[in-house]
Order: sequence, then C-alpha cells, then structure tokens
Amino acid sequence: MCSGSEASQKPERLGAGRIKFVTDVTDVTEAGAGAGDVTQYRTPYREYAAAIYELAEADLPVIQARIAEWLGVSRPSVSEMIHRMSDDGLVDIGDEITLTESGLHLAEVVVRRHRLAERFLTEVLGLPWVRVHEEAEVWEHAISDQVEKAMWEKLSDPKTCPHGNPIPGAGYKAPAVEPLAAVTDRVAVLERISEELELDDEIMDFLDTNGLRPGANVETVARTPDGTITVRVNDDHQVGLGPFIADRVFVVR
Amino acid sequence: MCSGSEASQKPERLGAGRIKFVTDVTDVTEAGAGAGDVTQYRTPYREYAAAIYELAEADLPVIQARIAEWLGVSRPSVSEMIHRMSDDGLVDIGDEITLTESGLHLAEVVVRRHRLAERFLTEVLGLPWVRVHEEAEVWEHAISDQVEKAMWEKLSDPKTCPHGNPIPGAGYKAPAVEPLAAVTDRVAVLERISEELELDDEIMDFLDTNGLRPGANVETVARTPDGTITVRVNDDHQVGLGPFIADRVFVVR
DNA sequence: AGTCAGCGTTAGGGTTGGCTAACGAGCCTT
DNA sequence: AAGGCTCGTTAGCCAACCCTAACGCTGACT
Repeated sequence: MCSGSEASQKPERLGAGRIKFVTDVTDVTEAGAGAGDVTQYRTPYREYAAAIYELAEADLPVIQARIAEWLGVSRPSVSEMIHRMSDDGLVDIGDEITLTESGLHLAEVVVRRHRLAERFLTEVLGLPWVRVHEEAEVWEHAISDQVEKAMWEKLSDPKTCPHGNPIPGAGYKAPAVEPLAAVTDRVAVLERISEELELDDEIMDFLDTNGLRPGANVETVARTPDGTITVRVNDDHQVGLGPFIADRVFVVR
Repeated sequence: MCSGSEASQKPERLGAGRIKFVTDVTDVTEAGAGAGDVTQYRTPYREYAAAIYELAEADLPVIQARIAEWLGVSRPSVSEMIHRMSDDGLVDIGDEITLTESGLHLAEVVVRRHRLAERFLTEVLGLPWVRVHEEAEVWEHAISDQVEKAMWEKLSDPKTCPHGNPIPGAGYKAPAVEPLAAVTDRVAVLERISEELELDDEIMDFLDTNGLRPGANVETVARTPDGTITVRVNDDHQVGLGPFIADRVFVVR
C-alpha cells in the first residue's frame, strides 16, 4: 500500500468529492437578504426562477411561452418544469406565472449574484463590460454565501451591474425609466441596457464604441416611420438605432 | 447598421439562454498551457480527469476502485465512465488508468484552475485558507480562459495553491518531499498538505490553529508504535499527529 | 361563422449519470 | 486446497431534463 493503512479507515470517502455543506443563514450585506440554503436548489430551478424574475422586471408577460424563449427551451419543457416548481412551492400558476415568497427569494439570490459577478469581473478582474454577461451566467451558480459576502466587501457599495440593472438587495431605488424609443426631442441620460442585448456581442460592441453606456447623454434628433431613431450621444456624434435596440435601452428624464 | 429590424430576425432566442461560445485558444501564461476548447467537456469528464491526475500526483495506484473512492461514486459508475472516456480518447485502460495527451491536458486545466481559484479566494477575497477547497471545487468549472488569464495577472506569479500543491503550468519545480510520518529526529519544512485533508474542516482547523501551514518548521520529537508522532512546530509548541494526518503532510529536507 | 395564431398540455422518447445486486477472476492467507 | 479479499464488469433500474408530434382551447380577425 502506498501511504499506509488509513485508506481502510475511511474507505468510502477519500477524495475531492461531491460533499455539499449546508451553509449558514447569513446576511450578505446590510441591505441584502440572507441567501441561506438557497444554494441547494438544482440549477434549472435557479435559472427558471431568474428568468421569471427578469421577465417581470422587464415588464414582459410572465407566461410559459416567454419563459421558453427566454431560456431557449421548448414549451413542453417549460410546462413540465414549472409544474415541478409549483409542486415544490416556488411558483404559483395562474394567468401568469408568479414567484412565491421562497421562489422570489431564490430568484433574488441568483440575479443578485449574477449582477454582483458582472461588477466584480469588470472592476476587480478588469474584463470589458460588454463581455461579462456570459461569464456571470456561470458565476451566478458558483458563488456561495461566503464568497458573495467577500465580493460585496471588495466592491465599494455597488448598486447596479455594469449595464445599469439594479442589484437586488443593494437598496437601489431605480428611477422611472422609459425606452429610448419613446423619447422625443429631449435630452435624457442612459440608465440601463436590457439583459436581452447583453447576449449579442455585436450589439454590445456597437453600443460600446458609440459611447452608449449607463450615464451617457442621449438626445433624440430624428425618427423614421419604421421606428429607427437617430440620437446624438454626449453632444458629440450622431448614430442611428433600430427599434430592437431602441426598445431595450432605457433612459431617465 | 447594427440596429434595425433584428427583433423579428431572432425571435427564438430572446433571453439569457444557454448559448456557449467556443473560446479562442490562448496561452494563459508564459508557462501555462493553452486551455483551448477544453471547456466544452462535460463536468463529469473534468472531475474524473482531475481525480486521475491527483491520484497519480499523490502516488496512489490509479485504478478504478481508487477513483471511485476519490470521487465518492460507485465502482460500476466509474467503470462505465472510464470506458466512455476511453472511447473519447481521454484515457487508456491498462493495469492502471492513464491519461492520454488530451486527457492530461484537460486534467491540467481543471487542476490549475482549482488551485488558482484557491489562491485567488485567499489572496484577493480574503477567505481563510482552510476553507477555500470546497469553493474551488465549484470555481474550477466556472473559470473561463479569459477569467483565468485575468486572475493570473491579478496574482503575483503564484506557484502553488495555499496548501502548497503546485499549480500545473506555473513552472514550479516541486522539491522532493516525504510524508511527515517518515521523518525521524530531524527538522524539516512543511511543503504541502494533501488534497485529501482539505475536505475535512476539523482537520484543517486543527492544522491552522497549530501553525501547521506550508513553510512551517517541523521537528519530530517522539513516535509511538501505532504511528502517532509528536512534532515541535516552529520551535514553539508540541502537538501529536495520528498516522492519517502524518501520512498526508509532506515536508522537505 | 370560419379560420388561424398563440398557448399549454399530453404522449412518447432519448441521453446522461448515477445506483444496487450479483458474478467471475486474481491473489493472499490460512 | 480452500476460503476470503479486492477488483472490474454486467444486468437492470431510476431520476432529471430535454426533445418532437400532436391535440384542444381561446380570442381575434375576416
């Protein structure tokens, strides 16, 4: 035997195994909700919960067909999963799908970790803000209570993700926003960019190179019948935006 | 134009979906091997590959029964998975299981990210070194090429994980070590602590509170017939260690 | 009134990764 | 020589998630 007889003392659990410890319930931040044992939920549950949360946040109808599109799965799959989540008390099924208290809690944890990860990846690791969404999609499941706490302390009181979306539990009162598409003849400040745009590298690069990030000054200067608008960015240059983008970029004032 | 009518062009993929981009092949560091498309392997493959790597590194026989114990799964499961990995060209099956070139590559990526994550978690996020193993078990799968690169740059040329195990690709020539159990009447320096001990919180706390970390000075002062030894740590205090621990703590000189 | 699109569901399957029970081969000990 | 391990394998099973095909409902438009 290589290293002695202890192998036989604990033969069934030598290694780097799958042991999952239930973490303590701790408050993540002064404002943040405790994450608790939420980690134990299976990944699909977490993703469906986050999808429902984000659909509601985006003011889209929270129905199975939208969830299916949001997650890129078939409608039968959503039907099956939603019913399982309902059995487990995470959602209620009605005209729309709604999160129960514990479902909302789960969704908030996942979305918070996603957006916190995006901040962390840009601020601490220096990744470009237009590329962190995809990474955070994985990180949101890898972050534990204790890591979330440590990230929170490392960042200086973050309120939103790099795209301007509020971090649940950070105590950010999001201002009233309207899609850029609805603004006419006014100067406004870019508040946030929809999650839907973050998936598309080309769109994000386009926004980035044209200075269209949260905080940018945006003035609508022209509009065509098909919904394309022309905006002046930071009193500097003008650029045209199609309706898909103009509907998903939100401004204040 | 990057705006326009894409809404209707991509109706089936609204959301935060499952899209996986194949990342470019890039060198992680001057010494590190390129990670390449290794990310695409399924999680079990990565864990089995890492287990085989770590068993070999620990000088344990790399047979299915050991892998099963290391991963905490049944022997039939290992048999099945190893044959699948063999079909996919990751391992060769003989008297022992050996990694092929691509299998070794995969294992090195996973182990490197695990140990890099441990360093990152202690140095950047300030987590206790005795607690990062479990976190890194998840992080090793969440770290992409670009994140690995960023972590590498953030840390100052790390050579080992916080427990003293070399980071593959970091160019660390590990010194010849021997288990503490084999040392008699000599002063030695603690080099590394086996992965197997990292799973056990109580053991890690014990080591930590007794100053038994990499770099500590250790002198064997007594030995009982059952394998228990007494060591003097940093010329300061004496403490007894059972054979299970003494076999898994390695020293130099 | 008829048609049609959108939605949720059912039926039937497939893949992945795990499990237990049981067996045969090899090896050590008695 | 006989028993008893350890080891790998086989057979059969199960749960989690996903899929396509197809059906029935509803509401809007013609």
